[in-house]
Amino acid sequence: MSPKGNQSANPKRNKANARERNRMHGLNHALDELRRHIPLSSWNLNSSFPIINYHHTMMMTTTTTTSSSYRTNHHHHQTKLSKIETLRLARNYLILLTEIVHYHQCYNRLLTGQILAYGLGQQSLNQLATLLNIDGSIRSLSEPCRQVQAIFAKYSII
DNA sequence: TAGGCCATCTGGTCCT
DNA sequence: AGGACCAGATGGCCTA
Repeated sequence: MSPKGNQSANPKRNKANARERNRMHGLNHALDELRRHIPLSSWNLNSSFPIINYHHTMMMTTTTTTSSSYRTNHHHHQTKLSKIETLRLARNYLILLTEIVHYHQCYNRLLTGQILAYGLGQQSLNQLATLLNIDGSIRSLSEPCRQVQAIFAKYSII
């Protein structure tokens, strides 16, 4: 009846709504924590992510945004990853690390970018291209080569 | 203006 | 019974 703002007349319902709000805040907090550990959101030159630092000299500026604020930080021209993009990038990052650690694979900058970029939206691709200092259009990231396609096929991701 | 993303409310289901 | 979890609905904000 009142999807936003209004309090229900039912005290039980109000209590349940408060619990649900709290639960979702917890979920969002966990997502923020996840964002801190994947590329794009909060990486900087002092970050301790050797996989990327090894390859790249130019990093995005660190930004802290509250979960309540909107996703765009106009001062730093950086946007907060959406929930779905956060999960996709986290998945890609796990796959990249798995390939490196478990299978002793070594990827150049473009392949690294294509793995991280797999399935991401245009805005994330742009940020990723900047992070990885990849010149030219983001097409090189959005069109994965056969090797990258094979990696994701291995994990049943199409 | 349409579409994407988000927070919130809500009722249903399952668990303790 | 009460709480946790989930998915659908709704309305607001923002960008392309």
